[in-house]
Amino acid sequence: MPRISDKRERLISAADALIHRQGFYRTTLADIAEEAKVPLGNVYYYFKTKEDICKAVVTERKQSLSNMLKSCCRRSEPMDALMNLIKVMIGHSRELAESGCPLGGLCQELDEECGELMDCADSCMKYLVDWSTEQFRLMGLKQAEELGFEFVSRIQGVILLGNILNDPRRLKQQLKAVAEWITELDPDYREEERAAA
Amino acid sequence: MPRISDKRERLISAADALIHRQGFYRTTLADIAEEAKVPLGNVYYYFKTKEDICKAVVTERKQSLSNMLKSCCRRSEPMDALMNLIKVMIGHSRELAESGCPLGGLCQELDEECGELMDCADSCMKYLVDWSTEQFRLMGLKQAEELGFEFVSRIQGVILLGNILNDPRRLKQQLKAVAEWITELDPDYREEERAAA
DNA sequence: GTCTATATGTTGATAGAC
DNA sequence: GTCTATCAACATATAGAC
Repeated sequence: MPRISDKRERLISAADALIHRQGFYRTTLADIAEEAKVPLGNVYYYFKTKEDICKAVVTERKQSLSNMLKSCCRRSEPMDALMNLIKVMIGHSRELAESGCPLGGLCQELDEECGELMDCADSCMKYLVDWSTEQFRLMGLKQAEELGFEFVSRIQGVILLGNILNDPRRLKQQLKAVAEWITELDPDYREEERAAA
Repeated sequence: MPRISDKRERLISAADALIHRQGFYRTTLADIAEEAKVPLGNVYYYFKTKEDICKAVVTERKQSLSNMLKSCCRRSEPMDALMNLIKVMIGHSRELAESGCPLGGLCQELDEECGELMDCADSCMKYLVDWSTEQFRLMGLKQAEELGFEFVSRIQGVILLGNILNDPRRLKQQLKAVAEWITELDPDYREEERAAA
């Protein structure tokens, strides 16, 4: 019996996966407990309510998103940062087509009546939009706010439709089209790429 | 007491609104019955299961979508048909920002385990994609399939993000940006518009 | 066709032994 | 900290009077 149990992490991890695959409301505590191999009653030692588990999941996703975005920025020009993000998503195109965007899906499921939890999830999406906007701003583009919104909305739309139509190939192809669109925003980009090669 | 009751229609209408606002799983039969002012037990005279109500809602939405698309096409060139569709959405930007897309939201909520119901909902989205693709094809554009997917995914993304960020103004502005994008696909379009004016 | 009452099953949450 | 047993609330669905 380990002094420091990993049950809490297992529960969050299980909830994360299940909420992604089935959504928050369809996922029961029994589902989570079973997936995490933790007895149902024991769940309440770690989390006061089901909502609390979800909040922990969102917190972890926000951290994970933050790490990903920082990693995209590292040693990269703003446009390349955006491209890096798309590359990451292309790498996950199969899961995205399978279960949609973990962030977008959850945000849509939650509404005002979910209170704090919705704010928590929505703030992740805002974070992504703000980050994207900042990249466009750093690129010196006018209307960076519009572009940031457009960038994220295009990605979200592609994932949503790729999921609904269950078409990872098209999802991937359309993510590339978004990347292509970005390069066209900076006329010099292609020449720079060629020069660097 | 009317010989032909409108209870069935009231139930579908109530379910339609509630599913749009709250989603399918969060909406209970009691909610629907109350909104439709029909006693709970009586619901089962009209629908065998909750799933059946949702199927009726989807069927109605599909019919409504079909009417809308036909109306967009009537007396219009393919590009104008696409523009008409966007105009309709712009007219609904407030509700779309409030509760998201009735079609996209439901499709995302349902997955393989929902069986027939998911197929039903997804077929609506496919229908929209196919219609859009057909417009691009009629415009004589290469890669009409890619464009059809891109068109719908952009609209879905804009609605999703407009809903999450609760920003009807930006939603409207971004729908216009999609319209702008379409016009740029046909270099002659603007001149034609000007000539027609 | 309509409605009340209720069966049946599931879910989130708790109590309390260990 | 852990786990079993169970509660209370709610949801879908049914039975049966009218």
